[in-house]
Amino acid sequence: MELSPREIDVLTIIVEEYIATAKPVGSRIVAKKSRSKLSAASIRNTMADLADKEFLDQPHTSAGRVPTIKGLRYFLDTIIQIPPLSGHEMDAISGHLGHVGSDPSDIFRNTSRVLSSISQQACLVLGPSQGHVQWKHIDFVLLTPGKIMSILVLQGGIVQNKIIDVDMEITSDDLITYANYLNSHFQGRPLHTVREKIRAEMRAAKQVFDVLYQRALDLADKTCFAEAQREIFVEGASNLLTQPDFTDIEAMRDIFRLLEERSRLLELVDTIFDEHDSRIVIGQEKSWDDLEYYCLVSSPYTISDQAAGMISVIGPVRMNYAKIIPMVDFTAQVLSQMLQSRF
Amino acid sequence: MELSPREIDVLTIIVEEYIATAKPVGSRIVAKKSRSKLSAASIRNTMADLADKEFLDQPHTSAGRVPTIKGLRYFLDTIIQIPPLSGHEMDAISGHLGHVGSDPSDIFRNTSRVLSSISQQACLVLGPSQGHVQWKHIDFVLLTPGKIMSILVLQGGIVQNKIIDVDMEITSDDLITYANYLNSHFQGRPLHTVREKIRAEMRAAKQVFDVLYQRALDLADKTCFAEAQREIFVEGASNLLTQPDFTDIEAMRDIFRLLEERSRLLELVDTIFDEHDSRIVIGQEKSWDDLEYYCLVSSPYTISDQAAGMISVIGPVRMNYAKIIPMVDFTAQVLSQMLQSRF
DNA sequence: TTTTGGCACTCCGCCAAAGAGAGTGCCAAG
DNA sequence: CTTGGCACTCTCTTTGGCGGAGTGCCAAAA
Repeated sequence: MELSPREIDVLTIIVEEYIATAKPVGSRIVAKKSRSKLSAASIRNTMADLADKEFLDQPHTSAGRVPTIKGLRYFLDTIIQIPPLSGHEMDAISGHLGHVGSDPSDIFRNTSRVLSSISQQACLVLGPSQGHVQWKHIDFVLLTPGKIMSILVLQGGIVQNKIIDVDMEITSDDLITYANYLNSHFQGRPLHTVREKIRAEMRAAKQVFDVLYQRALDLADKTCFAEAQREIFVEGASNLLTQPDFTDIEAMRDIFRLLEERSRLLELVDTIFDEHDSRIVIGQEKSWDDLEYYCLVSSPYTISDQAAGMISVIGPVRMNYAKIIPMVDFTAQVLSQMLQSRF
Repeated sequence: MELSPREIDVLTIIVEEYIATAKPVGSRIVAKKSRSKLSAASIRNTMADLADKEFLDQPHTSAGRVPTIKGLRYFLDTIIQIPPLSGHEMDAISGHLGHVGSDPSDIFRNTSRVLSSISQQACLVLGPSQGHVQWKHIDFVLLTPGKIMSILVLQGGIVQNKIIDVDMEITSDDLITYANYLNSHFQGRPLHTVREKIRAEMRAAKQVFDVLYQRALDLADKTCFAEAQREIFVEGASNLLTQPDFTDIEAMRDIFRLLEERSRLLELVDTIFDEHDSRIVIGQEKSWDDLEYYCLVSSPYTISDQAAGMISVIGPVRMNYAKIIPMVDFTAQVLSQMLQSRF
């Protein structure tokens, strides 16, 4: 739908004012803020038009106007202008991101923490999908008879471990043989090709009745396909309690519950990650009841130029997009650079 | 300080009533609940006495009485009677604790989740101190030249990994040699004796100028003493938002911030863990400002009959102790049993 | 000496009424 | 098309009044 320049002007002011104050915006204020020297009465006409088109809403007769989700969406999609971050802000982000040990989990957790603190919202970081990261080393440890711990180290120091129950007798020496075999075959290959290869070789191994290979492949298979527990780092949830407009305790509780429930969170974030151009998602649009009045601003980060994961800021729909969007983007950028040097 | 039987009776009723309703308790109600057939007027006298002794407080003239921290403490220390859990409740706990994979982190996280959900409060579980757990296996992986990942597997499947920077050239084969040496020496020994031995041998190795051993020991040392990041699992924070008496948003924010700040949390929990008989700690008593109106109910769990870690319920001072205390105790007990079979 | 009923007093919470303030919609004049 | 004016609506805050809950104290009863 097309809007006239004047309508755009009015909508912009209302959105910005609403974001700043959380209160309905009246025609007087718009008239004052606008550089077009129109009177409040004229503005009222335009506002009425916008209300007809469902870009604005009125909490009640004789209150000011509030942008609807539709209005907000239009603002975000076609009128918002995102100013660059100040050098100071950029320094703050890259400075804090740098000072951290080299354990991958620490890096992601720290990123989440920094972004949440600088945006004053909650932040969540989706750990890297491991498909295209190189296999470095696998190792098996016999914990007790029948219980094996597998440890898979990927490039950059990502570690995955899993406890596997087996019903046959396997000795420590067997395990070393298996590990050697697997490492010599798979070292340096991206994990997704390793997966394919494992499946292919398992079929082949069945035919040649080679027990050793079969078992080794079986263990590797169980280890490699355990990606289900892809990590997700949530930080800064307490910032949400700072919002002045949290009148609705129910909504608040819903969102805290959501942030605790990793599995559902993963599901949501995955949805967003797959749809490439949905950088900003409003709860209502997706009919996610538990974050009806909340919004996610996301940006993917890369490992070796491939989108590997995502960082998101989560906060009330009424958030300062002009600040937050570039913050998220820049943080993703810095993170990608940091990861570049490690993978 | 000694209280007369009547005072104890009155205090008990006021505490229980206050816990149940969160409202100041008046003399009429106490008179009605008490089985001693005293009139409200007599109760008032006793209440005035208790107020003089600072066991009770009055929000304002002509309101009922509310127990002070001192009163609550007296109640908890000397008059509370803890009923056993019902079989139903016990089944609920042990049932949910059982259904979980065998990864140690999963077990602790799940424990935290179950207890938080059943107590309807936040719960935190301090991971096991690893000193007396057996060394199973160490392994080193060369990530990039100069960057080594060490992986230490302890009994029961506890894994610790750490990235170590070294400034000399080390090959993969060297690392295997180191690992073999270390494993043959330390396998099966409790970690704290390993630590002592490492330090002792490092001194010895210096004297004999044995470079291989020195390096191996150095790596082992860096790995073993990285216990700083002892884990802590927080779950169910959102339950705190359910409390009817959360009027003070500031306090709420404080506590959520605390729950996010692992390092400070660890510090607190450690303090409690060390003082053995402080099962119930009230924020105010320790002058922990950020949980002034909150309370921790804790119980240690054991691995091989040694106190290894602790589980705590955290909630408002006004919590149902008669239910929560046995829940925490029982959960700790079940957890200890579960761990017994794995260590 | 302890217990009790009675009574005056205090303070809170709730409700209704009143008034101020903000903002709209519409109309007629510019 | 724009503007000032005006009546109207709705919310929010203040105010005063009133009932209820509870206390503290006292004098009489046990």
